[in-house]
Amino acid sequence: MTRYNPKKTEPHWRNVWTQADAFRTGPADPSLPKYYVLEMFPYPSGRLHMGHVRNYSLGDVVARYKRARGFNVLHPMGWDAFGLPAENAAMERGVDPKAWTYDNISRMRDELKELGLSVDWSREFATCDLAYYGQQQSWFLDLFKRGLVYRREGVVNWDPVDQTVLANEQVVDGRGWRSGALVEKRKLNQWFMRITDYADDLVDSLKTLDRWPDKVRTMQENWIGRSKGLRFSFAYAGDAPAGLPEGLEVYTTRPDTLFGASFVGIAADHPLADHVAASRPDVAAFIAACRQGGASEAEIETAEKIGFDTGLSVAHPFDPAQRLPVWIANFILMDYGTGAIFGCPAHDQRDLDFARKYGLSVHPVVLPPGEDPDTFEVGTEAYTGPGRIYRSQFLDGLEIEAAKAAAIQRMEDLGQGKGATVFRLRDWGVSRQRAWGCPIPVVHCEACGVVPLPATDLPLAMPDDLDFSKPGNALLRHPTWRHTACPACGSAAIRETDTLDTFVDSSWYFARFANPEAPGPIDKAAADYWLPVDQYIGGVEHAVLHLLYARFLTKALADEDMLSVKEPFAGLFTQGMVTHETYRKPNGEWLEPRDVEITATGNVRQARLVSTGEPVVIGDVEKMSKSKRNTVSPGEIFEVYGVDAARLFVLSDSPPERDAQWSNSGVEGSWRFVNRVWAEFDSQPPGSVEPAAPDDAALTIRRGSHRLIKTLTEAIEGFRFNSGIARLYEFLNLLKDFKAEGAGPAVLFARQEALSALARLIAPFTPHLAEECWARIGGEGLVVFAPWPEFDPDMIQEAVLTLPVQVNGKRRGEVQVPAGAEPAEVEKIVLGDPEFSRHLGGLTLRKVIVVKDRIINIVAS
RNA sequence: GCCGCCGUAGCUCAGUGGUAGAGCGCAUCCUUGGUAAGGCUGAGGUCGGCAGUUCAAUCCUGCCCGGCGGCACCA
Repeated sequence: MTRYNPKKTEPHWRNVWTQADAFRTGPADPSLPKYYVLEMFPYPSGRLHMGHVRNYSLGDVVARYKRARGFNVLHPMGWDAFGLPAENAAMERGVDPKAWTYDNISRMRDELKELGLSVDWSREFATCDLAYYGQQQSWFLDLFKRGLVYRREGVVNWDPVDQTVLANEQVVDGRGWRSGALVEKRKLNQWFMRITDYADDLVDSLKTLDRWPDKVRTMQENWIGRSKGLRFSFAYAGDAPAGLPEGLEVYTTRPDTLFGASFVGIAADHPLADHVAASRPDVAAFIAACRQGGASEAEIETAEKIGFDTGLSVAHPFDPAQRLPVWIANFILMDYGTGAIFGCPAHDQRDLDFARKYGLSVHPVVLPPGEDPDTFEVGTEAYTGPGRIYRSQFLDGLEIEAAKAAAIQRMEDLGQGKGATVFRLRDWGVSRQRAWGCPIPVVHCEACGVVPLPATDLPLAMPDDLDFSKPGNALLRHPTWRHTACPACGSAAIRETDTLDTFVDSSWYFARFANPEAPGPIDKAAADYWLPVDQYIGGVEHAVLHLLYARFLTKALADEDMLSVKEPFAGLFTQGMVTHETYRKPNGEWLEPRDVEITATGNVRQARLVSTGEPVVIGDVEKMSKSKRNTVSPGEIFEVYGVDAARLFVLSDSPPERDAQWSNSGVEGSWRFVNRVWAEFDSQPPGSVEPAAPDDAALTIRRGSHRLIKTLTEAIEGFRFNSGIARLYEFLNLLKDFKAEGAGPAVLFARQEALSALARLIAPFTPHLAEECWARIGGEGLVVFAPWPEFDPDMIQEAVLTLPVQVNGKRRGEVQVPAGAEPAEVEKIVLGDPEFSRHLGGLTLRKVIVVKDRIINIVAS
C-alpha cells in the first residue's frame, strides 16, 4: 500500500504531457469533427485567484472530455493585457507598464500551467503584442473606410478618477465600472463604432443562440431596447419658431392613444426649450433647475415631475382644430427618441402624474373589457392594459394593435410621420485617453483633416519611453511621438493620441486563435473551420459588455468578408463566483481564513483566532475579495492538497452556474476522495487479470460501473459537473464494498473493468490522478489519448426488481418481480401475495395501478 | 414597479409524477506501524407555506412568503 503523493505525481505527468506535446491542436481538417473550447481570457494581474481556477477547470473538463470523444479540439489561452492597472502601477511604483505586464504574464502562465490545463500553449498571445494590436489597427482602418468607425463631437461619460471616457455600457448606476467614481458629462471629439447599424441583427439573432443562458439573452435584449412605434411632427399653431424645423417631431409607441393627447412635452435640453429660454428668463431659470438634479438612478427615480408651460401650442395631427400646449418637463430624455413626446395621461403613468400636478385634462381612449364607456374613469392609475379604442374617430372599436397600425398608416398618408423603430442602444464610444492601449492609427492634418495611416505604416507602435509620473494621457505628453507628416499631403501633422477601449481587443481574439501567426488579422480558412466557438465560458458580468461587443464585431468583420460566421459563440456558459465565509474580530477588523480556526460541536460552529485564541465572528458568505480579506490563494492550496483536489473541489461544490463556496473542510473532502480513488487502484493486483464468469458480486460491480459511465457522461454533456462528481463518490462507495484483497477472479475481473473506466472518467476532473491510476492498472499509453469509455445498455438493467406496493397512496410493502414484467403479470403476483390481503384489511379492492418497473398502487375503500 | 433564477439533512448541493440521496459537519465505536492519518456504524428531512389537478405531488398548476440577479421616468 502506497500513499498518493501529488507533489511528485502532478509535476511528473505535466512533464509527460509536455514531452508528448499532448495538447497541440490538430490541423484544420474539415473531415474531422471540431470542437472549440474557450474560457474568457484573463487580465494579467500577476496573480491567479480561485475564480480563475474555477473558470479554467470548467473549460478543461469540456476540452478533455471532447478530446476523449474523438473531437479535434482547439483550447487556446491568451492575455487581455492592455488596460489601466498597468498604468496605475507605473504611476505608483515607477515601473514600465510593458515590463510590468509581461512580467505578470510570465508569472501567471506558470501558475496556469500548474493547473494542468489541456491548453495548446503554442497559440498563446497577448493583446499588447505588437503582432496583435497591429492587426487590430489594420481592420480598424477597414471599418473606418466603410463608415463603421467615425469621429464626432458628443456628450460623453468622463471618469474623473481614471481620467478617461467610458462607454455607456461601462457606466453602472452613474459610476465608472472600474473606479466607482461619479461619472461626469463632457463634450469631446471621440471615436465611435457604429454598433447601432447592427442593432436589429443583434436583437433578432439572439433567438438563434439556443445554447446561451436565457438570462444573458434577456439582458442583451433589454440593453439594446428596441421599440417599434411612430415618429411624426406636430404643426405649430402659428409660425414655427425662427431657425427651428417646421414641425415639432415626437416619437411614440402608443399611436393608438393619440386622441387621448392633452399636451406635448419636450426635454429641458431640447432645441426648442433653448429657443424659448433665449427670450424668457423664467424659462431659462427652469431649465437650469432641471439640470441641477442628480444623475444617479436613485435621484432620477425619486425626482418629482416638474414642468413649465412654454406658452406655445401645436395642432393635433388628426384634428387640427384641437390645440395642445407645449410643456418643458424634467422626465423627458433628450437622448431617446426625439426628445419630445405627446402626453396621454389616461394611459401612461408618468403623463398622468404630470397632468394631475399641473391640472391638464385626462381623456381615456382605451376602454377596458367589461367597462361602460359612459362611466369609465381614470383616477390616479393610468390604464395600460388591453381594450378597445373609443372616442377616437376612425380608430373607434379597434383593438390596440390594430389601432396602432391604423394610426401609423393614416399618419404616413398625411405625410406627417412614419412608422419607426427606436433603440436604447447607442454607438460604442471606443476612444480612451490612455497610453497603455492600442493606438488609433490616424493623423490629424490641418489641410486634409483626419487621415488614416497607409498600410505600409502599420503597425503603429506606441513609444517605449513614456512618462507615467503624472496622471493623464502619457502619449499626449510625449515630446516627439505625436509629431509626424501627413500621409496625404506631407505637411506637418499630429498623431491621434486616443487609444482603443480594451473591449475592442477582446472582441476578436477568439478569431485570431484560429491562426495566431496569420499575416493578416484573421486567417479566414482557419477561422471558417474553427469558428464559432462551440463552448465559451466566463463570468456573467460581461453579459452586455464583452459579449455584445464581440457579437457586433463578428458581424462587422463578416460583412468585411474576413469571417463567415455571424455569431462568435454558439454555446455560452456563465459560471458563478467563488465565495468564502468572512471573519472579523469583535472590533470589526477583517481576518483572513488562514488565521482563523473553526471548531464544531453538534451543529454549532465556533471560530477563534489561531494566534491568540480570541473569539472571531463568523460573517456572511461573500465573493472572495481583498477588501474583506476572505481570499484563499490557489498556490497554497496546491501545495497542501495538490492541484487535482483543488480542481475537484471547485467543480464538485455546486452547479457551475451558481456561486461556489470555498471551504477548508470541503477541499479536505476532495483530498480524501483523491486518496480513496488511489487506494482502489493501488489495491488491485498488478498484471493481467484472467477473465472469469461473473458471480452476483461481479454483476453488482459491473452494473455500477456501466451506470456510472452513462450518468457521468450525461452529467458532463449537460454541464452538471457537480452532479457527475456526486456519482463518482457513490460509485467509489460501491467499489469499496468489494475489496480486491481476498477477492475471487470474478470480482477481480469486474474491478479491473471498473477501474479502467474510472481512470478515464475522472480524467477531465483530476487529470494527474487519472494518469497515475491508468498507469497503475496497465492502461495503454496515456489516459489523455484514451477513448471515452462506452457502456452496455444491457448491463444497466437489473434482472429482478423490488417494487414498492402502495395502498391508497401509502407505502405498505414491496414485491419482487422480474424486470420488464407486464402490468397484468405484476398484478397477479401482488394479488397472490398473502401479505397483501393483510394490508388490505377489510377494505374492498377498487383498482390496481401498475407502473411498469416502478411501483404498484392499490386503490381500496 | 417589471422580468428571471432559487428555496430538499446543521452546511453546500443532487434528484424524481411512484421506496428521499451525496459530500462535508455531527455522534458512537474500532485502529494507534497508512498516524499533522485511516476505518465501521449511526442520528438527522411536515422536500418554504396554502390550495388545486391526480389512484399517487418534493416534482405539475395557481396564489403567497423569503433570498438572489437583471432592468427601470426609454415615451
